[in-house]
Amino acid sequence: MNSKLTVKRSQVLEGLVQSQKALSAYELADFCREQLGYELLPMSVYRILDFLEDKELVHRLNTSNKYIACSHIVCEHGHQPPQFLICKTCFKVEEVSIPEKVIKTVARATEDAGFRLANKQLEIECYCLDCEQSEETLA
Amino acid sequence: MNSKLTVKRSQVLEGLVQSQKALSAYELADFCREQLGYELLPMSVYRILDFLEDKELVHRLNTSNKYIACSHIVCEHGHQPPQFLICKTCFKVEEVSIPEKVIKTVARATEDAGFRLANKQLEIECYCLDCEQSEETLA
DNA sequence: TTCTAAAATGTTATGTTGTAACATTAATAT
DNA sequence: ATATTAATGTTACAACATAACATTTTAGAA
Repeated sequence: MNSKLTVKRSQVLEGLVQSQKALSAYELADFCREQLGYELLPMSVYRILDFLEDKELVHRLNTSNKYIACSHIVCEHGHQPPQFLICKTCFKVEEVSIPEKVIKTVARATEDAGFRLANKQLEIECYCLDCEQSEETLA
Repeated sequence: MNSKLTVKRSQVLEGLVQSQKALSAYELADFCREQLGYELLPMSVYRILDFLEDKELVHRLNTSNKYIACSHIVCEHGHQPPQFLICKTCFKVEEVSIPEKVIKTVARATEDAGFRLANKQLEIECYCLDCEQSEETLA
């Protein structure tokens, strides 16, 4: 009934943390095998990611179908819905907390359109500082 | 050099408009065949959707990998980046224009985190009025 | 008109992603 | 010890997406 953080599950989580970025299930399976020597089939990775997501140890990015380790695994913040800034060029992902006031504003605009916000997890396409610079040198 | 809205491309666009909702490329191929009698292979549909997207006649929803006809095909609005409210339950999609002021607020919060907003196309998970009601009757 | 180049579409094959279904092993409680 | 549930292994397959090349159509130039 109360499920546990088993060895396999720890390995998957460790892989995701080590990778330092958002990975698809297949990419994560590869990373675990190649970098950490953990043999994991994609099927298992999917199942384990579901578990880790449920425990809020990882987040799933809807826009890219990738997973990223929660940046608050260690600290003891009560868990707020995260927002993600995703670099369009290098896919670096930053988990941030956009001020509640901003979210409220979005929620209100949503209600004005006859809907109700279901999820405060926003995923926002951005350029990070590094990539913005290389963009500019191109132009 | 300047590409045209051919018969096939019109058929795909027509299918998407008629369907009244967001469809994947495969779903759209099925819809065109079953409802309109247009024979279209998925490969062609993908290519044509790329074209239509480029011309801003359809939008691609990143969160679901589906396509939806632009709601401004007919009117002559200058084209602003759209925002989408997507019902989590029935997948109804509403293309809205969230007030520029709200977007600006999000953009500013993004910059505070050291990123720059790349895309004003937001996809927001919601409940529409109908589905919200049925949710409530469940609880 | 005829020829040529580019654009559009057809066709086949294959790679990628995600899940269903069932077997096996490990853990837990009675 | 054994029945029950949880976790993982295994295989197969469905769904999604694109690569590569062939053919047809279109548009312009000679």
